[in-house]
Amino acid sequence: MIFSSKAEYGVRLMVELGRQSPEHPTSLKAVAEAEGLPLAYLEQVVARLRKAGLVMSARGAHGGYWLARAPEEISMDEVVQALEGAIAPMECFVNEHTERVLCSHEPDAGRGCATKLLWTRVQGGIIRSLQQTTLGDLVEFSRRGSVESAESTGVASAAARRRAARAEVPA
Amino acid sequence: MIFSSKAEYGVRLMVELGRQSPEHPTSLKAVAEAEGLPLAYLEQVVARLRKAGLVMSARGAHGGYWLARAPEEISMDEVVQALEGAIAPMECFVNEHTERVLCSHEPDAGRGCATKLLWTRVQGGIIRSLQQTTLGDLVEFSRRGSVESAESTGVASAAARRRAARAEVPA
DNA sequence: CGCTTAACCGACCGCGCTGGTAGGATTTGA
DNA sequence: TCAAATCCTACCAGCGCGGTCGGTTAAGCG
Repeated sequence: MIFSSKAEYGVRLMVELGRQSPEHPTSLKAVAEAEGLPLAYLEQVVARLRKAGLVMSARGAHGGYWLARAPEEISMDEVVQALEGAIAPMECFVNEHTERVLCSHEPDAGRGCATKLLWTRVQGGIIRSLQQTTLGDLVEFSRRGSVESAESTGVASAAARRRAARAEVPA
Repeated sequence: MIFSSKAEYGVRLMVELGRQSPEHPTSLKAVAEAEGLPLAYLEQVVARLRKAGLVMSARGAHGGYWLARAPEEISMDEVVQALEGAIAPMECFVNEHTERVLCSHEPDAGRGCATKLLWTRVQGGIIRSLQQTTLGDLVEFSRRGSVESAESTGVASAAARRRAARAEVPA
């Protein structure tokens, strides 16, 4: 499996927050009941989103969580990255020093490792897909609930294309 | 991490076989020494490739393995699928009965789950990247060893595009 | 002031998968 | 008959995943 349930739960939580007006915070308990997820585990999940600056929180009675930005301005690659860590197809692609993602295979006496070419393309495919989808897309999808197969093949919204154009895909 | 070391080892092995002429089989021992991989573990890896019909084998002295097809006719999504199993972004996407890949989330009283839209796009991105790369691309890359950054951003060969056009991306 | 709500924090834990190793059985060429 | 190789099964340690538990702090309310 590519993504763990952390990503699933975290995305569902973000969609749930996106469906609420940001006027009053939403408690985790409400989200847990709405989605049928374990509350204690959701706490760990939402902590990652908070540390990444994607949601904000208020403690105490009537506290809860809300989105730090408008759903249309949150691209899903930020969300997934916060939940899963760096998106890398292979162990050797992770370089925690620079946050940049590159292959650290042994140079192997001149010949670059051929697998790098493949993993780089795969990584590009994943990151592009994530960048071209915004939380707004998912919220809208969950509102209308229509499963248009034309939509699900990867056609992105105008706002998503704007975001994707700005963001660079690491080579 | 998205792919395990099985995929890494298996792809390296396939590239190694692609570099040899298919006249005489290559022993696993030779591959293990060339790539610095544990022989006993490679046996398990190559068994998956053999069962998938991607490589053929001959037992006994001077036996070994060779590609079942020309490298240009082997798309990497076949290889990775044989090594890693079905490429699915999330647990609920795997349906071992039909081999088809779909979301089996509970229908949830009319509203389709919004995460499906996201995971479907991601899966499409991955599978497209894998389909558009052939083993021939990797073999050629390993021969010249040049790390052209223009090449590594996802430009596919003509043969790869032909393959990708034929294959369907599961919705 | 105290009660309740709810975010926050850290420790713990069973399970399954990953990444192997070990040992042998079988087939083939010399 | 021996060596080289594939083939097969069982086994194992480590670790990440998917949680649980208990407690602390902060804020609103009567």
